[in-house]
Amino acid sequence: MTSSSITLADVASQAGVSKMTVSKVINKKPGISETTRQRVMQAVDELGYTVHASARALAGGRTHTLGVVVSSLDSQYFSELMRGADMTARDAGLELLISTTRASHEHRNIGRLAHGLVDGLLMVFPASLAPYERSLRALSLPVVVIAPGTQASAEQQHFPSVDADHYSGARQAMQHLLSLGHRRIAFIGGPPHLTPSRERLRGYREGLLTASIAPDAALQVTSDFSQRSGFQAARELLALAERPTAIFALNDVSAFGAIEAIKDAGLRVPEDISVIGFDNIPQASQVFPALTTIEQPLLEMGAAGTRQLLNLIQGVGAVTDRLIVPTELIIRASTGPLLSVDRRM
Amino acid sequence: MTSSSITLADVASQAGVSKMTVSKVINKKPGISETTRQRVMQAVDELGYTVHASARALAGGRTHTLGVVVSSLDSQYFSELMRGADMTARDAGLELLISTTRASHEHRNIGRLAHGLVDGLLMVFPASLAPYERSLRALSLPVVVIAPGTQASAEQQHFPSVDADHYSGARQAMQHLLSLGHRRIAFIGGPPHLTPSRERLRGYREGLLTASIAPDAALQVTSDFSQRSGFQAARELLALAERPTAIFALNDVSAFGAIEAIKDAGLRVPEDISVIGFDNIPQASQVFPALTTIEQPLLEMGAAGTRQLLNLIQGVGAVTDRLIVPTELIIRASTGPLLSVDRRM
DNA sequence: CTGAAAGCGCTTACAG
DNA sequence: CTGAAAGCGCTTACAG
Repeated sequence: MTSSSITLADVASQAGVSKMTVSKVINKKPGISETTRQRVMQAVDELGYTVHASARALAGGRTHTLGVVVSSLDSQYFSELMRGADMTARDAGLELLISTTRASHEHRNIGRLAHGLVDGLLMVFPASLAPYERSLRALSLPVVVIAPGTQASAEQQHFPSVDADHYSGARQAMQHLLSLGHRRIAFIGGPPHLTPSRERLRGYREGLLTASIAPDAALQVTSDFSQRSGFQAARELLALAERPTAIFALNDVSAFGAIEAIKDAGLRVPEDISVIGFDNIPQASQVFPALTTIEQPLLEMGAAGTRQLLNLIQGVGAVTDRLIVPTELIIRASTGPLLSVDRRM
Repeated sequence: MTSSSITLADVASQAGVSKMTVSKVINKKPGISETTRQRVMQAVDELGYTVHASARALAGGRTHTLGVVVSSLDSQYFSELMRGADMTARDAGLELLISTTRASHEHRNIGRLAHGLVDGLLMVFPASLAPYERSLRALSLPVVVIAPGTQASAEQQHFPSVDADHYSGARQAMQHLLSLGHRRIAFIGGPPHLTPSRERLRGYREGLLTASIAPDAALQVTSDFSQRSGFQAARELLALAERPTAIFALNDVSAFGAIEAIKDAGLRVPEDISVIGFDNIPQASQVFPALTTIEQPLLEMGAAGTRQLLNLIQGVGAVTDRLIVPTELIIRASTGPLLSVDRRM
């Protein structure tokens, strides 16, 4: 109930000026004398005035707000991504509003939560954009997709997107293991319909190729990103007649599972088997041994996506169709040089 | 840019009725013939109309939206809490909008992001409400506090609050350990200025008292909720001449650290030392051994807080000043019966 | 540098 | 059961 709230008119009469003048001061528009400005600001402070967001949006045609639509708040990555988005939005003087869409709300009308509320939309981690296609189009709102689950989800709709360089990141991981002398390198992969899985697998394969190593199908196992499935996958690898000396897990969480399985088998990380992950979630530095991994540039992705959206809204500045942000190799304690066979025994 | 959007007037002319009639249909108001209703709905569908949130809010005096202000998106608990809030809000036909306030924005004017945008505010996990005091008062918006960091932060402001029963939860944990035969029980505590720390400590102490066990200061160590500090704290306990047979850690994360330290020392959980946590974060069931813990009723807290807020807004139904939601003991594999000394050696 | 008027897209009493 | 008018609290051209 904001019925009893202070309005522009109250501030105007208290300061002895017109509503227009107050509006100009509030919005930092030029053409106001310093004396007037200070008188208005004092009235604003005294009355504790804040602008009525809906009235401003309706009159001005802009909401000064960016919407973030996220499928789930569970994601470990969400908060870091939002830090980048938030910083960028605030620098531009916009607020950020987060809303969730659950699986149960497929085909949900995005308009219901966006129309008249936000100037643009950041779609974060959408497995697929299809359920929102119609309402997104009807809204004719600027949209940027961050970390699309499938390439098609962004490309088919011709929405600009921002993503991590999954492929090059995987190449960095392979390069690291190869430079440590490993040649029998296993890969714990993920669901093939998702872009991150596919691109990281591609990096693994091409990494082997550059080192002239023939891919061994037995060294390629699949997980669902979970710790449990990483554990299972590593178990399979350890049961091999000729087991790998290094494991590249497509994400940190499954790498944790792999390390657990290795320890369970009475082996040591990295002396017996090196393990590298992907993502660099906060936990990666806290486990024992601390996990070597590829860092996803989440803060940068959030910032870049927001910058693109701002450009789209203002109609100025470049907007890249598919912006790919580079990853970084973080060397910790879970990877080490290949030791000779006799020392490993 | 919603300038080219479809408005009520467009729908009205397409359906051949007045704007008022369309409004009534959209808002499911009574007193509309079925024929008219269907004609309007068809026009809505054809045009892909969605109501302009700001216009509706300005005209109607209600935004049909609840705001959630959260200090950080990092928290493991946030997503479960939001599930409860979201379900309740949607059942009542309201949207939920999340916004973050960072430490760097102390004394931030909540009005800037709430005035004219939401009908009420859910303050989640505030360490202290003090920085928002003034703007919260100026807004005269209904506010409910969920899981206040300090009791004063909610009580001094006379905002209704919802919290888990930290004290009784701790008593449940102690009762469990005592029933397993443990008497030398250690406590890994937290910062004393926070309500959860204080209340859980109180539960530990009174749990000992009921079993006529004299508290031993050496068995009470302090952490900062982190895994690392749980690790350190457990190390201290293991170095004791007479070490504990069970450890009650005030949160799951520090319990993980404790288990790590116990394994590191060549001991087993629970054969040598039982460990119980608090919170029941998702990871608790995935670690080895799976963690026995006290579950915080997060979903219920989110739902209850939202229900209170709705009552406050509508001015109907009871609003409890301090609503305390019960916890639950989750028995898993990290606790076991006290074994006789000779078997433990 | 300052202000009076129009209008953003709805909902709310009120009439018929 | 249906509708014409007023107004929510702002901002935007436009005038002076």
